Order: sequence, then C-alpha cells, then structure tokens
Amino acid sequence: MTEQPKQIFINFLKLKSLKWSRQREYILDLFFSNSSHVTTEELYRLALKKFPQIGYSTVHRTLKLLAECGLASERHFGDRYTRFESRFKNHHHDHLICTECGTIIEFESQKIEKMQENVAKQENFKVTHHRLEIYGICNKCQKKAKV
Amino acid sequence: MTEQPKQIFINFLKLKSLKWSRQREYILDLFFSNSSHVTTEELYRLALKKFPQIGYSTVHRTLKLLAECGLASERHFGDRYTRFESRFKNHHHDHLICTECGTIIEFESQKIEKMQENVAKQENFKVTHHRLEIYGICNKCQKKAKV
DNA sequence: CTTCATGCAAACTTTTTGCAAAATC
DNA sequence: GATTTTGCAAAAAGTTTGCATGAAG
Repeated sequence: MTEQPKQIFINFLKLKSLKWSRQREYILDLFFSNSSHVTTEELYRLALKKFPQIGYSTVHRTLKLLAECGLASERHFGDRYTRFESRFKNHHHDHLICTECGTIIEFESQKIEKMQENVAKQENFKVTHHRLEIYGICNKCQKKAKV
Repeated sequence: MTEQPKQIFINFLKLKSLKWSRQREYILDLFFSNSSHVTTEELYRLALKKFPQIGYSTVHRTLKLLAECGLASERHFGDRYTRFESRFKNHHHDHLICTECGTIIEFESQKIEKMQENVAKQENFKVTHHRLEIYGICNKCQKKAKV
C-alpha cells in the first residue's frame, strides 16, 4: 500500500517544521478530488463554498507547497494563468486541449518521447523535461458545431 | 519575388486605415533583424538605444499589431513573459530551450508531427495547432559545466 | 484639417509579500 | 509559550488603456 498524498504532504511539512492546518487539509482534499489543471483562482472559488472566509493567499501558498513537495506541478497553457496539475502517481503525460470548451485530455506516447530524444541528440542537448500540447476541437464540440 | 514583411505590414495598416510611422518602421526593422523570441521589454530596451524617447506602449502596441496581421505570434515559454516570434516565411517548428542560458533552438520533425496526428485521431480530436518544447541543457552549457 | 499614433502615467491582472491576530505544535 | 499560518491589504511584475499633444494622411 503506497502512501497517500495527505500523508506525503504531512511528512513534507514535518520535515520543514511547518504546520498542518485545517485550511491546508481542505485545500489538499479539494485539489486531489478535482480536475487536475486548476488555477489558484479556481481552487480559491471552490474553497470559498465551504470555507467562506478563506484567503486567496492561503490557497496560493498551499498550492505552491504542493508543487514544492512534488505532489503538484505548475504549468502554463498559453493563457496568463498558472495552472496546478496533480503529479500524484502520475507518470509523465502530454495534453490535448480543446480551444472551444477548455477540456484537457491527457495522453502519453512512448514513440513521440523517443523521437524527441533523437532530435535532442542531434543538437547534443541534454533533455530534462518537455512539454507537448496539441490544441484543437474536441469530439464533443465538433458534434455541437454540426447541430 | 515574395513580399517583404515591411510591405505586408504597410498593406495591413492601410486596410485598417491605420498609419505608417517612423516608430512602427523602426520597431518592425528591429523585430525582424533580431533573435526571434523577444519580450516587449527586450525589444523596448533595444529600441531605446537609437530612439531614446520611445515609449514602452508604442513597442507593445506595434508588436500586437504584428501579431494581429500574422507576421508574429505570441508565445509563452513557462516564465511570466509574453514572447513574440517571427512568422515571416517560417514554416512551423518547435523548440529546444536551454534552462541554463535561455538559448532557444528551433527544429522541425515531420515524424513527430505525424505521430501527433495519430494521437489526436484516436480521441477524434481536430488539431488546429500544437506546441512542443523540450527543456534541458544545451551543448555549450554542458561544456561550461565541465570546466 | 481630420484622424490616428505617441509617450506618459495611471489602471488592470495575476502573483507575491508584510503584518497583526489566531491556530498549531 | 514559541513559532507558524491565516486573512487582509498592499506591493510587485507584466500588460493594457486613457488622454493631451504631435505626426501622418
């Protein structure tokens, strides 16, 4: 049985002599039970529903901590927002992004990864990470358009 | 003989009853004679050297116009800046980005493009465009590190 | 001589920080 | 009880806009 995000986070906090709080627990729960590409703003609005006096900066700082301990990563998808993505038990993947409805579909392709390595090798470039985003219209929105 | 960016821009301005100005000409020249992933700030600083009273917003608005007429496109590479990339006569390409020195190397791979299409097809996703960025350490910086 | 661009400063947007009061250890 | 977190409000960092003056058509 592998460790749950909550336990991982608690351990991380202990290690840095930081504290576990009701807010942090709630934000963590929200983050891991929701769609995995939220902005601070989005998660803040969600949090407000059941925790009306929570502060934006509390949400923001907690997301930053989640990123710091490796449970989340910060991403940019072309708009001006920083999005946080769950990394818990997630192997690497890339994204299909619908420009109509904003839906984000995750995928992975070993073949594409391999080819990227080849391209890098030609330039004698040492890859640390990469990002591939394919933008377009998702299945649903294509059907909607036809009606 | 194909049209030059300057002529394309002048035509675009005429079409929208906008005006050609010394500043716009200078900014356009700078943009097309420099590295193709500048921020507004960077181009503004360049422009200041030979046009000391030019305004940041003039540079910004001109870059926006270049983007609007298709001569440039706006991109985000993970930091907080909007970068402008030349699209003049540029076939599509992707990027290798050195996280040490910031160097951006362009490349293209038909094979990778093809595979992306395959992935999209599986989801019945209609691709409009994509973005692939490979981050890592460039050849130069690897050598530097060894010294 | 009318309309648009410029340069300045101020507004906006998103992210980050300082601080007094409150919660955690 | 000491130390950290919280929520607020204000600062930063980038981008965008309003407006009086000057340039382009």
